[in-house]
This record gives sequence, C-alpha cells and structure tokens, in this order.
Amino acid sequence: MNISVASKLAGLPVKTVRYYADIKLVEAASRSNAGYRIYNDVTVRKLTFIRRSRAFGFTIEECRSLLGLYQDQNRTSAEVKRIASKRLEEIEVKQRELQALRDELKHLVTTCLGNHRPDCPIIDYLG
Amino acid sequence: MNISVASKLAGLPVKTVRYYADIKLVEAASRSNAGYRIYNDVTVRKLTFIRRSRAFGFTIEECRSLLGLYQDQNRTSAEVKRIASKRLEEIEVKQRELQALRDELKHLVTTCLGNHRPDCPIIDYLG
DNA sequence: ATAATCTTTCCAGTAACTGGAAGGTCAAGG
DNA sequence: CCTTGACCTTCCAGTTACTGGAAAGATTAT
Repeated sequence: MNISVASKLAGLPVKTVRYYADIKLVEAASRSNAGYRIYNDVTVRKLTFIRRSRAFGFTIEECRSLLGLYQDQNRTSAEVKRIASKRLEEIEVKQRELQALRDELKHLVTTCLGNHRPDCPIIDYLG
Repeated sequence: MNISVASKLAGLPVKTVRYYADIKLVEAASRSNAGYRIYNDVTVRKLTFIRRSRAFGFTIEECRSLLGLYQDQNRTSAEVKRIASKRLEEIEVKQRELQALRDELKHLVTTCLGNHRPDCPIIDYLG
C-alpha cells in the first residue's frame, strides 16, 4: 500500500510518516519501481505503535527504544517499565509545576478588574 | 553596566540577554566605544519583567505585548487580563491533558511487573 | 491526451534558546 | 611593556519534531 493509505491506517500525517522514514524510525517495507514507498501490515503496526507512544509524550528516541523492545522477544518488562516510569515521573513533575503556575496566575487574573483603567495586579506582579 | 552584570541582576543567562537584544525584545541602553552592550536600571527591570513573564509560560510575542503594556501609561487592565486569561486557559487545558495521560500511564506502570519476563501491559497497550 | 491526484526529494521555517569558534577589549600582575 | 585571563563581540550551527512548499516524476480517471 502507498504512503497515503498507510498514514490513514496509522492515523498519522503523510509528512510525518515520511519523516519517520527519514530518521530511520519506521522505514517503508519496500519501494515500487517508480520509487514509491510501499507499506504493509507490519510497518503500519509499527507506525501505530509510534503514534500511541508519542501520545504519551515519549520522545522520538524513547519511541525508538520502545519500538525495539516491542519487536524484541527477549525483552524484559523491567526495561519497558523503566522507560515508562521515567516518563510518568516527568509528567508528575510537570503537573506540579503547572499547578503552582495556575494557582498564581488564577489569583492574579481573578484579582485584576479588567476594566479601562491602567491599574493591574498582573503587571504589578511582573514588574 | 556590562551584559554579565545585567544578566545576573535580571536572573537570565548572558546568551539569553543577547538573544533578547537580537530579536529587539529588550535592547541595551547603549553601547560602549568598544561596542560593548551597556545596561542600566531600566533595561534590567525590563529583562526581569520578561523573565517573570516567561516563567508563566507566555510566548516571546506575548511577552512583547505585556512589556508594551507595562510601559504604556494608557494601558487598560482589560488588555492585560485578556492575555493572562488566555494563558490561564492554556494551562488548564494542558493540566487536563496531563491528568488523563498520567492516569493511564500510572495504571500501566502499576500493572507492569517489571521483571525479567517479556510480558508487559505497557507494550500490549501500545502495540 | 490531458487533467487531477498522487508520489518523490530537497530546502526552509518553527520556538526559544544554547554551544562554540574566531577575534577584539580590558584590568591586573610581573 | 607585556602577558594572561576574563571579559566582550558577531556569526554559524544545532536542538525537537515536525510542517509547508517548490519542482518534477508517476498514476489514475475521463
């Protein structure tokens, strides 16, 4: 199947699928005589795997590792768990940062009258 | 004062201060005979304002707008509030995304045994 | 045959810096 | 006076993960 069909099945833009081939993350199964990339079930599954991994916020390099483990019959779940736990910790750190940020900004926005006058607690806080 | 002194006072890396000058966000007050950037209280205050704004996650262009309002005696707090509210909404959207992501990933990580065997709910979920 | 819709490669741009190279400047010590 | 080290300058490249677009070839439909 051509790249547009594969990309639809995987749920990724054509450009992205081509990009993943460029960086050797998921290469096409083969090429047609005209040089068109040809995908099959296996490569589409890999692309789908990458899309789901990316949705969790794993970096491309982490996706590369995960995909390697996905295809490795001798993997250990410990290795997978290590990568996932790292990502989980990052998410939780980010959540704490965002929570503090939100509380502060929410307070300022609530306090600001938002009228035609120049007085503003937000500006006061930043300046 | 030289760029290194100003950057310390503002709490920003020298490289970043130079970058802000390049993009005309905060330019040096003047230049020495030798071409060194010279900063003063006013420019340091602007740099500090930008650092605090960036800490809230405002984009450079938003910071540019906020800095403009900061210096505008005829600003309305409504305009400031509009920008801040937009950022607040973005943060809250991001928080909801992260929460959903965390819950799902947490569940998978908790379920994964993390041992020497290949069976893994994380891989199962992604594949 | 021709037009529309693919496909290819390659180049550039995004956001907001950051690192590094090559070279000029300045203050202090010998 | 000279040198050393710590400044400073500009310019170029790299980061992340794509995305847009141009030029040109291939395929499909009418």
